[in-house]
Formats: sequence, C-alpha cells, structure tokens
Amino acid sequence: MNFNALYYFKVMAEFQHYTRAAQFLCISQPSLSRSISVLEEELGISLFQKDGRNVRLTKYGELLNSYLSKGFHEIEQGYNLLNQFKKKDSGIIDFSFLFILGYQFVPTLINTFLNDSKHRNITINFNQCNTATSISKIKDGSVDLGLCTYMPDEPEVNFTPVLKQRLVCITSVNHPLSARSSVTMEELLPYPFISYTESAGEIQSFINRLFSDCSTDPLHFCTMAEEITMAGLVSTNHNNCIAIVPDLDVLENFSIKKIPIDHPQAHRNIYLAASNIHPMVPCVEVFFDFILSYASFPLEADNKVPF
Amino acid sequence: MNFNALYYFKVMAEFQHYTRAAQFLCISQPSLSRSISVLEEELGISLFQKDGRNVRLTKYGELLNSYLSKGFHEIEQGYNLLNQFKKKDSGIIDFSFLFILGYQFVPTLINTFLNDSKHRNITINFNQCNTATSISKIKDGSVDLGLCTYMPDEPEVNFTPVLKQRLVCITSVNHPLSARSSVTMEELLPYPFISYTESAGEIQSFINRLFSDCSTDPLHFCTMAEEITMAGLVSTNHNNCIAIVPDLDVLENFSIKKIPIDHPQAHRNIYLAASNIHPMVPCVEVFFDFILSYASFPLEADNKVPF
DNA sequence: TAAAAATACTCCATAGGTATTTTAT
DNA sequence: ATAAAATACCTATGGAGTATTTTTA
Repeated sequence: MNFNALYYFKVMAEFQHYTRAAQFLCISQPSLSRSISVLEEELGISLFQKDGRNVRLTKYGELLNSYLSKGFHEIEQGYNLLNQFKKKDSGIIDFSFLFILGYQFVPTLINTFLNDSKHRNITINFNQCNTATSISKIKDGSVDLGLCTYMPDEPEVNFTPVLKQRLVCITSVNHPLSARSSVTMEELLPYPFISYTESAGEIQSFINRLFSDCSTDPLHFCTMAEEITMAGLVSTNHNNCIAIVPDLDVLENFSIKKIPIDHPQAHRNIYLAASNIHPMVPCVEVFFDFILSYASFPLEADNKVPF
Repeated sequence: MNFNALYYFKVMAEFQHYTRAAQFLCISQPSLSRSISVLEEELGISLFQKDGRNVRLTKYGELLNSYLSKGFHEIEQGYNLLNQFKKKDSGIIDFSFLFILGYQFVPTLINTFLNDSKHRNITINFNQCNTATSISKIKDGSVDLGLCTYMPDEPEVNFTPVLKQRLVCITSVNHPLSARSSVTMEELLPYPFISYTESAGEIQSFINRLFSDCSTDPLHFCTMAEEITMAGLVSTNHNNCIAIVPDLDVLENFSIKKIPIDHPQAHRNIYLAASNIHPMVPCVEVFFDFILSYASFPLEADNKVPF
C-alpha cells in the first residue's frame, strides 16, 4: 500500500484531469498517469475511465475517494498544525506557575502577551502547580516553561530569576504586633503559626529555615494550602494566630496588617524554568524572552547565587 | 510531505518501540529510525524522546498522531473495501432490471443467490428501470448487470438471453372475448386499448408491431406505466377495455381472463446485459454466471436472432 | 489539428539494506 | 552483558523525467 500514490489518486479524483492534477502536484503528466495505473493494477480495479478525450472516476474510484478525501484531510490538518510550530507567531505553549502567581502576576503577564497582535495565533495552556510538579513536567516535556522557585540538583532544568518576593508576617489588625513597623523571627515565636500544607511545595521549608536561629520552634497551629485562606483566618485574630506569606497585592483586601520581617533572607526568588534537554519551539522562545523582559528582575549583587 | 513516512510514524506511535514497529512494517530498524528522523527534521520538531533505552512520544508526537491515526484508519478502510472486489465472495453489485421482473423473477433470483453462504459478503444494489436507462447505466459503468430487452446498435453492450415472456391479452371475466381460447390481433381492434406510457420503455412499440398487419390501428384508450394498474382497470370491464401484457403469475390475483394471442411474434425475450468495455469484477462475474444457470433459457431454434 | 492521456525508455534520488557504535539497564 | 536506538555507509528499486504515440473531439 503506497500512501503517496493514494494521495496522487485523491488529487486526481478532484481534478479528474491528468495534466492539471500533475501540475498541481508538481510532477509530469506521464508520471501521474503511471502512478495511477500502478495503483489500479495493485487494486485489480479500474479507478478512472475515459470520457471523450478526458477521463472521469469509475464508481470504484468514487468509492475509494470518499474514504481517501476524508482521511487525507485529517492527515493534512495534523501536518499543518505541527508545521505551525516552525513559526514564531503560532503554536501552543504549555505553561506552569505557582498558585500564588495566579492572583496577579500571571494574569497580567498573559494579558499583556496575548494582547499583542503578533501573538494572536499562539495558544497558551495553563498549569497551576507547585515547584516540584513544574520541574517534573518540564523534564518529561509536557510543560515548556514554568514559573517556580529553585530546585537544586536538576541539571536538566535551566533556572532564570525573574521575580523577587518579600516575605511578610500577617496579623489581625487587633493583634499585639499589629502596630509594629517590623518584627524579628524570635518575636513571632509566642503566636500560633499557620503553616503551608505539603502540597504547597517547598515554601514551608524555606520559612522554617528563617526560624532556624531562634531559641525554640514556632507554635504549630494548623496548615493551609494558600494565602487567601490564611489571610481570612488571621483576620479573625483567632488565638492571636499569625502567618508568613509572600507580600501580595491581593492581601490588601483583608483587614490584616502586613509586617516586614527583620531577617536578611526574608525574601525568595521566583525563576523561569525551562528544559536543558528539549529544545524550545520558536513561539516558546518568544514567550521566554517576553517573560524575561516583562519581569526585568532587579537582583541584588549579593543574591545572584540561588538559595 | 511524505505520506509513507507519516504512516511509519503512525505505526511507530502505536508501538513506541523502533525494533518492534520495524518488524511490523517489514523494514529494518535503522530504516525506520532514519525515516522518522527525516520526518522530524522536515517538521523541525522532535516527535519521540528517549526514555531510558526506549523511546516515547513527545507531546508534539501525540498531537500529530491524534490526527494521523484517524486519517490513516479512514484511508485503510477505503483501501480494504476496494481490495474486497478482488475476491469472488465479496464486493458490491449494481443490478438493474425491468419493473415487470420485480413482481416475482428478481425477488426469487436474489433470494436464492443471497441465501447461499458463499455470497454472504456480497452486497447487491437494486435499480428498477426501463431498458434504455439500464443500457445507459451499463455504458457509463454505474450499473454492472441489467435484465432488460434487446437494444440494437449498442456495440458496447453484451446481451445474453435469459428469459422468454409470452404476451397475452387480458380482459374482464365479463368481456365478449372472455370465453375465447385464443384471439388474433385483428379481433382485438374493436375494443378500447390500454397502452404502456413512454416511461415503460420499448414494450409499447413492440406491441404496436404486432398490430402492423391489421386493417386499422387499435382504439387508443389510455396509457399506464405497469401491469397491475392495467389489470385493475381491465377487471372493471369499463368500456370493454383490454390490454396486452407479459404473462405474469401475479395477474392470477385479479378477476380477469388471460387469452393467448394467435401471432407468431407474441412473445419477447429478456436479456442479461453487461458492458463489453468495463471488465467485470469477480463477484459480478459470479452473479452473471448464477443468473444464466438460474434462468437456463429455452430458446427456440428459429428465435436465436434477437428481434 | 489540437488537446488529452497512454506508452516507452532512461536515470538518479532515496528508501532500504548491513555493519557498527552509542547509550542505558 | 544485553537490549535498544542511532549512525555510517552502500546498493538497487521505483518514482520521476523526456520523447513519442494513440485517441478523440
């Protein structure tokens, strides 16, 4: 079964004219004529019959073409779709990012990107997940780019810093610490502490490290998956509970206080992660560059090596 | 765009294993490996990625395959359908026959043919029409075999006699002629005569020829397309009307008399018509032979040359 | 006589082969 | 040590070419 010959037949079935079909296929008329007659011999059935000095489909040709035209249409669609990835201005991007970036950073980023008419044929698939998941999807190729924190010992993944997040302590407006302009980690120890759940990723172990120089461990109170719920609970001032979270604009909507933390490591970097193994298709490269220029990360000199 | 390479990819996408896919395709592993990598270069995108010492689809490969598997399935269906025509025991037969044969001859013929388990994969399409239509469909290839009368000057059509039909005069049981054991054409002249409409084909001109030696023309009364309606009208004895029709078993169901006609040409032959140009596919040949053996036509010695 | 398809023939690009190397278990 | 894929290189087939003939309006 020669699929190229079947395709020639399909085109020939549309033209019902060897000379014009051959022109369309960029081959000579005798080549097409041969190709079809070889196919006819192979099938043991005649697909075209003479009609005057022209030619037209036999009923067997009609029958065959009813299948081939559908089949080849499907195949050509798939082929053209893949070809779209060659161009910078079309394709599909699989993009992952931390839950926390879904409040504001990513929506604004995407909106800016897609509003550019150059990018109107680019589709972005979203994947909100923690760093570990991002990294594993980047490694298996199912995600092209991810916004996440750093993970050591991942030689297959390339991390480029794009964003710096200050960590702040949040308290109720009625909390004993609410009037403070800053607090040390030691000062937080007396208050019940809301931690991140395991699914939130590595942020909790990062916060724990901030407590490592303190005299005791903080009072574990409960675990929560994300900042909005934490802020809700903190705002009730239940047990004078507190939490440490990245400094987000969305927190302004709650009746809570954000207190800066007096610790040199009370901030974390967000990285744009990509595979070192799978080469980027052009539209992913465009998006990669766009994110970098959009974020234009202000790195401190002493913070260039990821933590 | 090389469709054979795309087919190799589709098979490879199913196996996700070069050695086994190559085995299935009856080519060597390096040939398949090359073929895929040429396709990847052409698309500028990687379709498989290493997974241990094996290989698996990338998301781009998955995307492509989702189209190709559907497309090639369709194409293979069409190809296999056409291949069925190679075998004697499968295929599609386009069959035409005179309206009059639809009362009994054709239903019994078809029933006998299709009840044979050898023929259970053969499909027959039916086409009830007059001789002229049959012939033109046989010439353009849209009908394989037709049961019809003879048409002169049709070198592209081959006629084989299969059936002899006696023509009889039908009258009401109360008709003046009803007691007669036979009648001459001359004796029919006084009675209003029901003719066939033009769409019924050449039978009317055949009947007219039977009147050609008479002293006058018959009394034209009305025209009708087929025998059942004629028998219905005749049975009412309206105006003592009569008709000449082929001698059919189905006429027994009416309260009419069938009177033999005393004329040497008061019968006609039915032929099996086929194209001299378009070769028959095997299952049509089988059906052709079946019809001939089923009918086993008893030709009179003096009637071998078609009229 | 002109337009179309079919046939005859020639040729070379490439599909496919074998042998071997690389990679990973 | 073994299973799998990739690479290197060679060979032969068949796809595609040109020239020509046949068919038919």
